[in-house]
Amino acid sequence: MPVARPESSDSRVIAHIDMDCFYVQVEQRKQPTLRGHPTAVVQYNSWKGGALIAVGYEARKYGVKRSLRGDEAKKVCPDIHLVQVPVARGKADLSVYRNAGSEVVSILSRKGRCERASIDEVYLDLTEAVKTMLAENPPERLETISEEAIKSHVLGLHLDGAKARDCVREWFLRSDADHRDKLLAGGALIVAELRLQVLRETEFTCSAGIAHNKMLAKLASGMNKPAQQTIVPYSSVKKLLESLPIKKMKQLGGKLGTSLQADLGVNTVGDLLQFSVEKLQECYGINTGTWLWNIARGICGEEVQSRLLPKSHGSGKTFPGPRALKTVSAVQKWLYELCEELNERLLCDLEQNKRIARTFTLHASAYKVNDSESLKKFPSKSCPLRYGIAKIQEDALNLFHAVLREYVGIYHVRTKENKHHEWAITGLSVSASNIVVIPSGTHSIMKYFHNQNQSCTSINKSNDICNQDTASLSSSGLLLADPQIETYGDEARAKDDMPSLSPDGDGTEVCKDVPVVMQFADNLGPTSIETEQHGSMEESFSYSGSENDLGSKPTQSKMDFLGTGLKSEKQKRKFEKEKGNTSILRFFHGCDPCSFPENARLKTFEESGASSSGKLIQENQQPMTGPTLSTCNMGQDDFRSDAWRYKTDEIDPTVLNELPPEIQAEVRAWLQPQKRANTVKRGSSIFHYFSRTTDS
DNA sequence: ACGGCTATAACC
DNA sequence: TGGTTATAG
Repeated sequence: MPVARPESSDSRVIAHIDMDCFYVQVEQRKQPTLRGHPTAVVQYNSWKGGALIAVGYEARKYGVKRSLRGDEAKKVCPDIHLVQVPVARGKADLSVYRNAGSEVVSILSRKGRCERASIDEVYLDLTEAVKTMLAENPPERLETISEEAIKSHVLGLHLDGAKARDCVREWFLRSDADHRDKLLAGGALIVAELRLQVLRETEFTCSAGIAHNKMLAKLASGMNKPAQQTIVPYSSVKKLLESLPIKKMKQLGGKLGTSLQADLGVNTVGDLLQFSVEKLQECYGINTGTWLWNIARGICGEEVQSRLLPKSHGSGKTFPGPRALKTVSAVQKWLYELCEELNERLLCDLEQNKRIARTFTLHASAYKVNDSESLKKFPSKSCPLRYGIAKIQEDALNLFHAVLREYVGIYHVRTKENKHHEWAITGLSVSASNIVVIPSGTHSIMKYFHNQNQSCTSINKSNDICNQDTASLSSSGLLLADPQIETYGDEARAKDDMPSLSPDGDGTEVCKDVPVVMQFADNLGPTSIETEQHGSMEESFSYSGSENDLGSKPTQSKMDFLGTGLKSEKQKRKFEKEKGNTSILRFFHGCDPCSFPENARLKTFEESGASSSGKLIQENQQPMTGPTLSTCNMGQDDFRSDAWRYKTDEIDPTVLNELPPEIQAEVRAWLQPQKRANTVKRGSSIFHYFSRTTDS
């Protein structure tokens, strides 16, 4: 839900940069013969030619649109080249596009605060850069304005055909211009330069909007595509919004926009002006109401967040209609595939950005056979994220069983013989969130990872820049017998998932053959939470429904979450036999520092005199001003170490004793100032939030 | 019961 | 905190 934020009185310079049909450009760079030809990116070519997810501009001329099927696109545009999205583990793998997006971000973040808004969009706050530039070089003194900047579209500037360029040049150079216009002109110069750098270094074109806030910048970036930029002077805002269809506004493309139309008869942003703020608040709550009143006037105080990295990672797949999963073993198989992808992305994030994710979530959707109305969403379930592929997979399966039992408990569905007779699973996804940066002081932990021979397999598969040599080794290890991969019979499950309040069920065995730091890594997450928290944890896993075939087993042992605990020798053997040290090995497998595309790319950047994206990310996002924790800015969390401090309370002190002495010292130092949890949350401090009562 | 997959934010 | 819902590309 949109939230109103005050807009500071000082004018800002905000740019929104949007890559042009990004996936298509990525494919065209990979395969340059496609350049200039009508091209679209398609996924799942099997059914009616697959679904288009990106369409190049040459193809758009023929009327090819997203959400056509591949076959239909061929009909309207017989010459179209349909490129398939890469597939890994039986599902679409977007890593190439994500990585290409990172390339762009690493360039765009060179000037000003940078927020990665999506895989192919970025916001920049250029206010400071522009002020500096204007101080040194007032535009009216500029002899030349770059070609690219001259090509800018300036809203509200009346152009007389052939003299358009002169008009724009004059607009840039006017010495009597409104101060705000000078700011935007400066911003446009910088953005034009950045866009050229992006083109030079990545071969990608993009479009941009330059305005005084995010909303207007976003609006403008889409107005002249591809490869152009649009400026929104303050004086043009009123007219621009007046006739703009309400649904074109970000956040109003969905139900809220529909409600505005249906309930208030608002069709353009201008129509909103007639409503008092009280009326809008009455209809949509204080936050949304205020926000609506503001955007009608082109006011949007939303800050550009300094964030170059995603706040969560997810991997999911749908199984529509006849492809719905009917057996637990099918679910398990897919769950494991999804977990593998997630695991790889987590390891890459750890390696590249020194970040760990703390929450693991499973989403499943399903339908009840013979009952199309039985709604399809299972409740999602989360648990602390434990690093290590086997653990992630185990947790995913446990969460699935927990969710199934809950749901099944409600609906009294019999599930036996490995089949949900009445249910079919139509969607599965796993995600990792709650990501925090490991403080710089503990980075030496990372060197333990470097000592292992690893590779980042999915990226190796999907990214041609990658070093292929390191990939094979680990993937063979990965695929070796996993005790969990076999179909679950009821007995097997009963055994594996036995409620293990005794040490018997402990899955977090200490494994002596493995560098002890691994145990630390395994326990870094909320795995090792304080005892009193187990109550709720346990509760969230426990099954309170009536008897059924699955009901006999709570899915997760209490001891699992203790991180360390008492283990019998028998237990250790059982663990080593069943899991081998697969979870540990797998943890190490799949992350070769040399094989990351970031690093591969890094070389080219360094050759061209630029710094690596990795470094940029570190510098811009987490300026580590010293070894002490108090100065550690947690990057995506502008509130410094608040969130961090709060969460590190959860680390099990007993884990510390098992670490190498120097690491212990580091971690203790890191933990020291964390005692006081600051619970003030972002966003709640400025405005008082109401619960919104709305009819939509 | 075919628009798939991914991501963010707000709210309870 | 966990889980839901809305939104967007």
